[in-house]
Amino acid sequence: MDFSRQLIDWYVVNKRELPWRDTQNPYFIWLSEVILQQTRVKQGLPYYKSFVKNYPTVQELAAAPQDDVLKLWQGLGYYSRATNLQAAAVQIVDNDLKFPNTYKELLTLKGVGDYTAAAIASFAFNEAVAVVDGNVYRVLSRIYGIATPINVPAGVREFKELASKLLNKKDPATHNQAIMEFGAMQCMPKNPDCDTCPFQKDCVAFNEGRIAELPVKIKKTKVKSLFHHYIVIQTPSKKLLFNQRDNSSIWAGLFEFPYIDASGGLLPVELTEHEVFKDVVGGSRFRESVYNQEPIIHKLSHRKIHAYFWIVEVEDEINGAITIEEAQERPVHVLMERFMKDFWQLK
DNA sequence: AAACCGGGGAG
DNA sequence: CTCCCAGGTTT
Repeated sequence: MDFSRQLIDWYVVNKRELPWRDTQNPYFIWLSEVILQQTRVKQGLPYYKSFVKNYPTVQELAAAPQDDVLKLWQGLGYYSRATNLQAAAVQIVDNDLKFPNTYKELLTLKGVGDYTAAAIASFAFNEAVAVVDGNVYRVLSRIYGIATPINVPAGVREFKELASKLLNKKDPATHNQAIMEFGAMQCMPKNPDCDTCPFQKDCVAFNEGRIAELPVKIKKTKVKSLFHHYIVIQTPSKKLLFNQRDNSSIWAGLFEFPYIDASGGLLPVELTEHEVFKDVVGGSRFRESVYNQEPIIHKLSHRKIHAYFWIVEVEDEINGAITIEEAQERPVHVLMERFMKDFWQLK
């Protein structure tokens, strides 16, 4: 069968209109690809528009403070994408504003790996290199009946080779768009639309009743529980303390209240005797109360965070404390965003 | 090779 | 509840 021909025929009829498909500007394409890493189109679209509006050129992104970029990224997750994006923009501007225009050169940009380099190279520069993302794994594993796990090096290699062999070298851009769109719109993970599928006759998985088994993925995510006791300082002038997380853990670079990491619940007496608490409050007299008796559960793909917020009114002003308005301008993770909105009735 | 890194939505 | 999303980097 002429795989690419059938694929593109399907695509021209069924494709969605998306803003990054109206351009060959490598900067816009790069932006969209990074935003869409492990992110659905529906979730990423408003962020794409916001970034294009705030940073219309790579120079403007390069010149932006990291905190501003993180603030625009707030709520999207995988925050290293934002810091890498900004760092890569600096790379490009420093390289005399020459946007890398080959697969190999694109790989040198921070945050650009195999998939993203292939996407930019083909979409913006028509280079014949195949993209292999979650959609491609699914489509190829089903049509060709390949049961090699997609998340082991041997599987990555096998699917990359097959995708390269099938690639339409005359029009790699349309081919790559088409296979991903096909995976997203027709050959979905659950309940794919096999009834109207143009590959039904040739699809090994369909003919052997193995649609639900493919692709094969080895699961290895184990969720770890964490217990965060946040200290919400309220000084006499209504200021609070905000810390910026270091870049060696989750939520790198985002701001939050100081917190105590303790397993299980924490009694008030245990809280106020804790080293971190004494350090935060200093020598001031204080009055503390817990905001939520039951933990607020915040789930990440690999973490389950049990969060408690302790409201601590201190009698003395504290050095480095900021206003609520200033806090709102800083990038925060969704757990913080939700608390702040609720507690201060914001927006 | 395995662990780490978010948040949302579908089923 | 589980799974997965236009993946990449670090260990």
